Amino acid sequence: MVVAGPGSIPSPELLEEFSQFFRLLSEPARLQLLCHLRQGSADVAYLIEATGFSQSHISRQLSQLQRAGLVTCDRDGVRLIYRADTELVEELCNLVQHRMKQRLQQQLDQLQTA
Amino acid sequence: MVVAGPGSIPSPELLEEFSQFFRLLSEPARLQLLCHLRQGSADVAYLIEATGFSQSHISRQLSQLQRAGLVTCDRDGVRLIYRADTELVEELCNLVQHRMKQRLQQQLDQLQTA
DNA sequence: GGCTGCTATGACCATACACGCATACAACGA
DNA sequence: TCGTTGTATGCGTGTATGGTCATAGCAGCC
Repeated sequence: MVVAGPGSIPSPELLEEFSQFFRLLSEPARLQLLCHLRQGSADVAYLIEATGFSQSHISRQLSQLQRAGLVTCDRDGVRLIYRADTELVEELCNLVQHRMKQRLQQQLDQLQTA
Repeated sequence: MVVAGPGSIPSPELLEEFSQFFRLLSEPARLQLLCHLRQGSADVAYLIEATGFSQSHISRQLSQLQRAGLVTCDRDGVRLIYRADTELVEELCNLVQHRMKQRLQQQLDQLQTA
């Protein structure tokens, strides 16, 4: 039973793509890396230092972010300097944060009037 | 080594909240439910029929979405009629979709010029 | 070529969670 | 109150993946 008409559901493939993208952002470690890179380029040594994660872990997470195009890197000799393409992430987080605030405010109001 | 200044990294708690939210959208099943509900209210029977998932699974997913405020429900006798608060999800998906298009277009251009 | 420092990857473990089955629980009607 | 119908939940299983360690690959320097 649906009140409004059927309309169109995205194809399973598209749903899968969307969910894969959001899955990238569903891990605090990756969000943290993106946050660090938001402040400017950084090499892996810095990210290890800043996050406390192991080198292999960071390497894997960065490669995932890179495949999705959220991060790019340039070589500097043997080093890799990573840079985040954070415009999108920024906007997404702003939307979510705005929503979180709204919900907290609502809950607050409910408590006030109760 | 960071090129730009340090700035501020969100607290672990905030990172956790963000990632939890994105995790909700990182599952095709939940996105699918949201898509169906986007077209209007629906009861569980319809969602079972439309998605092919088991009743217990749908119940669980809906309760997760409900905790996050992405979905609400009203009783109609024993039935529960679910409704999605999809404005946010809509915007998020639009951003991601826009980005996907951009990237595909870039890849296409690279192939053209090669 | 051999050495050194940085990054990627294979093997592995622990954990989280999607998903179904069975069942308990809640709401309505006779 | 009892049966019926619809929803939530405990339990089990399989799979995906976060995270580490060890190691392989690779770019530069002697």
